[in-house]
Amino acid sequence: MSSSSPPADGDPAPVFSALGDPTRLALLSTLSDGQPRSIASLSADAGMTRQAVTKHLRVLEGAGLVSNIRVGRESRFAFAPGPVARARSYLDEVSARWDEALERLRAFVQRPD
Amino acid sequence: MSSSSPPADGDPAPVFSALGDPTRLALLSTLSDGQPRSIASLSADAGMTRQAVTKHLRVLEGAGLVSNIRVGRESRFAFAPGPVARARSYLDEVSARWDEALERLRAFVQRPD
DNA sequence: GGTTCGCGCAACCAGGAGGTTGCATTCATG
DNA sequence: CATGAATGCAACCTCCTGGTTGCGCGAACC
Repeated sequence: MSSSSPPADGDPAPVFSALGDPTRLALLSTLSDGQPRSIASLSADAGMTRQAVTKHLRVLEGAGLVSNIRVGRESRFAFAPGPVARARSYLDEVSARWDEALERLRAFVQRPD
Repeated sequence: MSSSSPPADGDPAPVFSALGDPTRLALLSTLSDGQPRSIASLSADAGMTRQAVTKHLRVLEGAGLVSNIRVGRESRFAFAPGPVARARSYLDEVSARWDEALERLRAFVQRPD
């Protein structure tokens, strides 16, 4: 298999790390409308160089958050929903554990029986 | 107000950035059981120095993910659920926008009528 | 009251992240 | 085929990050 395909990863830290940058978050938000865009198109809205946007897109691709296909002379990037769903479920687990702990504490503290 | 209190922040990037480290993710997972712990206690399970754990805890505190109270000679860190919920809802929005786009595409492409 | 435990502060260091510039390459197009 | 647009590659720079060590200080405890 290729060496740059981490789509089914179990560790959510790289995904969160990729999301932890305002530029990348904006790129992902733009791409989440379902329309693939070229690097030049995405660079037009960002306030930096095309090369910088390219690097951010490579990071997002490395985390599996976007996919990249070459069409003609431009490379189009598209949103990939998998890692977002996994990150969401991880946060769900953390929240659930916290809620359970709160519930246990509440049941212990107001024990009227 | 104090200069180190970003609990009600609207920008989710710092929260994701704080979550984007395996050590911090492990600390947060440990603390999500509701029990506050001291730095020394948290450092015992991590494979690094107490100072390194302290730095990570400061990062988590800066993102509002944990709260810190001094009791006696030790400082206890506790999980704070607010930012996790906000990050979760942000990912919900992204996923929702993606789902809507998919639905529009589906309705357009299989138009048998 | 001295010792030990828990912590904070500061300096220091290697490596990576984010960004720029310059140049080569590839594809579309008149 | 010559030109221009879109990209890739590489070098370079600055700053932050993650980690270490050493030391000082206040709180507990015998």
